[in-house]
Amino acid sequence: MTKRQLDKTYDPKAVEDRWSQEWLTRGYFHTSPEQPGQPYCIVIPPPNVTGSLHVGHALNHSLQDILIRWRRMQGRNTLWLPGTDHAGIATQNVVEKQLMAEGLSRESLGREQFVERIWKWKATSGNRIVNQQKQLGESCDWDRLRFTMDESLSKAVIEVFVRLYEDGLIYRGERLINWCPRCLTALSDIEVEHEEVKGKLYHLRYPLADDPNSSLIVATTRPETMLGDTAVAVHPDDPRYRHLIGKKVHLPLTTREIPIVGDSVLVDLEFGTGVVKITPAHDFNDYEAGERHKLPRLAMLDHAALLDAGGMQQAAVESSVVEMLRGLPVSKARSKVETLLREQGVLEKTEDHKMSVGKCYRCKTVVEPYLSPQWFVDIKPLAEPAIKAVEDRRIRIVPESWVNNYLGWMRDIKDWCISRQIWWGHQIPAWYCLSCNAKQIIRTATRTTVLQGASPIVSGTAPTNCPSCGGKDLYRDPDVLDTWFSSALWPFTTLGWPDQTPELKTYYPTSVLVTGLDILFFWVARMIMMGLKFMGDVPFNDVYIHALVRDAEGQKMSKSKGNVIDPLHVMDQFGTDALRFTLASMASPGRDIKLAEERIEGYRNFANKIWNAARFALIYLDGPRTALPPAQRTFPDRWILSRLAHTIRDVTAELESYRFDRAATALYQFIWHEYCDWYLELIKPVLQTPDHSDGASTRHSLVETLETTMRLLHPFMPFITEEIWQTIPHQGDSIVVQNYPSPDQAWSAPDAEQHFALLEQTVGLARTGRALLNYQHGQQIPFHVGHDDPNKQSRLHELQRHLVHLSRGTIEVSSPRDWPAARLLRLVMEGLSVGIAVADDVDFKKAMERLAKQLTENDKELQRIGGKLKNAEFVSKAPPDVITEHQKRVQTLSRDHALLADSERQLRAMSET
RNA sequence: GGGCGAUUAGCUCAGUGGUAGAGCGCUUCCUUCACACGGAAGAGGCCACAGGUUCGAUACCUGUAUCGCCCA
Repeated sequence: MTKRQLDKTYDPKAVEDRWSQEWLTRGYFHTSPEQPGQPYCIVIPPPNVTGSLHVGHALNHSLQDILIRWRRMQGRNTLWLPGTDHAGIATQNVVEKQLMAEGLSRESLGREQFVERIWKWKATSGNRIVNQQKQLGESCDWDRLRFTMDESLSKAVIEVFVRLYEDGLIYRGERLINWCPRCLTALSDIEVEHEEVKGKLYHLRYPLADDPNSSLIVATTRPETMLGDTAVAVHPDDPRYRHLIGKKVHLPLTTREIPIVGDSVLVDLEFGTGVVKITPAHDFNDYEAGERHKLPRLAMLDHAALLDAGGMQQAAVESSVVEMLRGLPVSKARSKVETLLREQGVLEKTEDHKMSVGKCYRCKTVVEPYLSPQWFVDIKPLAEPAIKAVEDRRIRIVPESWVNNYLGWMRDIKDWCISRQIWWGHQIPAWYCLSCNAKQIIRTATRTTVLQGASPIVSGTAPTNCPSCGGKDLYRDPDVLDTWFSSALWPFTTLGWPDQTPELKTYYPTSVLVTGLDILFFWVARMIMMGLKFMGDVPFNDVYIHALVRDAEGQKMSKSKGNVIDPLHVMDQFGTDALRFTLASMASPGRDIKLAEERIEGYRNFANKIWNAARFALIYLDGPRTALPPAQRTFPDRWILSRLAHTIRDVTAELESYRFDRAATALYQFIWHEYCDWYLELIKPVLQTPDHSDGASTRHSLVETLETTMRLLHPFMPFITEEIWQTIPHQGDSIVVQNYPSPDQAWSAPDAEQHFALLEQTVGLARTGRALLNYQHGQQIPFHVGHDDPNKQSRLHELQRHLVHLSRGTIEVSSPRDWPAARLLRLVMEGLSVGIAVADDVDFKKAMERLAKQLTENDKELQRIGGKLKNAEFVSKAPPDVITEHQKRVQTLSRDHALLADSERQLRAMSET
């Protein structure tokens, strides 16, 4: 054996790069369907290709890596499939910004060159996050790295689109959609973030058309859209207004008259004035109301959310008003319209009002409901099986509390707008024959608009001529698909679909999906729908939803707030293992993680503790090692093996139920407070005595437990465990591919655990006594120990050697009745007495206080328990074992009381002499 | 407005129908031979509030308050 001396302090930097490269070189993370073992597969939630590793990724990836390394060690055929997504809008924005800096624009480059430019960008910068992931130690099968725009994945996207279209589940139509006037694209409903802002409620007076002296007051938060009103609505049951239904009002600032309709859905009797305006082209509720009452839609805004002269003219807005408003953005138009209305006496009053505005989730620009032709997925038929899969528990959502959230959303799901007016992404495989659709396609120098009625040719390959007229002049739909459309296919396209690959057969359905709550709807729900539709089976058996990481104050981390914890910086400062362990230990279900650097520092210290335990082992490992059967080993060895077996069971069970926090706690507790605090201390006398008769066996146990513990911990702290494992005696090339420990029945030793409990209690009392009497640390002190229970009394005899060592004193085991009455402090707990000799010059005020306090607590508890036992109802109704236990406690407490009182009397007598 | 979650030690959080727990922080002592990124001993809690169920509630139920999240 080559002995290596370790440094006194663990230096992660010296270890991590070396091992992460070594693991990759040796190909440990690569697997294939031919490998033995039950498949275990996780597909990574693909980070944006523009991204860099943030602490949310670090959490998400650490948890997955724990599962993956654990299952790999368990002998499963384990595949963690990595990749990135093309993040259409975000990536396009990044490259456009670069172009802007060069004085270019995507329009000046043209579509083809722009897309080429993005690919170039991806080639140079797109791997950043992947490299950072490797730094985190992620054991992905990097040979299988996928990108949503890869040729094979793109092929799959087209196939899915065509099939959904042919099944009648994709359609094109003009609807009111969410439009980002900065990104100049449609967004789906869930890509809009709602934010509450302070606004105003404007009360506007609309005169009745046939009776200009009477009027209706409508309440609105968006006066600038009133130009596009096509009706006003009242509640059909409202006695104030119901007689007006069917009449008309004159719409101020225009020459139009619009009807008064009765609508019980739109109108809330209690809200505002009970009259609302209907602007179908600018509000989702109004759009639906417009459908109900067959109202025209008049759009006032253009695609940049500027007041549109054409639209206003069409809406018969007075021409002077058109001139004043044309080209204004919404915010400016609002105050302008407010002024105009005020001048004309239309504005009754304004009041403060809280309202919610929608913002683009990519650029935070206020989105506008915008009328435009888009592609949609008819989602209900896809949602139904996806609801059932969760109801039937074919998919298990952990924690279960999110199930209702999922079901609620799925049952109320709206059609999914999948077309985006950008260039980076999967272009929709639809073409229009220019001669058949001459009226529906409007081409200007800068824009081509395909109107709603156009008939598309949807095809997996570019058609050469029009199937109806044979014309060759075809125009491809310029829109691309929502990025989430392609990520919805991720669990099967990454495995080779639509080809029936061995990978697909082996690893689908995947085992678990690990993700944050924020993309439950964006991604998880859609993967379930698409998986069921195209694979005929769920994409994963479990969904584990973890928390969001916030800062120490519970605030969301954001660059603008400056409260971002950079995982790479933290890894550099405290070590990757410390970060990983911190995140795992804080991953309690259903609670957000408030991350402070002190926590990470604490686990850095933990790593150092482990390191030093290994140093300790190496220092004392010289000499022969003999493997005895567990039952023949020394008490400390039997005890630690028993505890280790316990810990193995706990950690495994917690991992099985995704309780990373409890698994981490169990490891921490065992390693620090059992292994280091007690076991290593207990075996020191043997190790430090040359040729001790227990030496060979103890050294074996030391290595065996340390090596096993390293394997047990490895999924959480891969680097330090590999480094230590390589240093201590071991078999095999790397800890990565060793077996995960499984509990050994022969290690279980309840008697040793009981024995230890008595030892711990006795040593605790002895040390407390030392501290109370201010004995110097190294000073040898005479102790008496004794126990009420004869059985335990004899155990104390067996423990004497260890008591001497850990209490640093002489130990006389005898009955407390036989102890000297004078100059002795007696501490008592649950039948156990420890007597400590009191030197002449000792100030025992502290000891007196301690005894008094303990007496008070003892008596309080005695009264509480005794009181319960005197309660007839308790005695008749409580289960017998609880009553017996209470009685036993009363006995113990009474005896303790007597001994403590005795001790206090003696001490007081001493203080008086 | 609807739904969900939280409220336990100074802070961050576990937890259980029958002695209230951890980590960090704090106090005192200790450079002893793995570790001062350490060791030993301590202090610190009407388990948010009010009802109810129960022999017994921090835990189960109902309501209230405060905070947070999601949806509209």
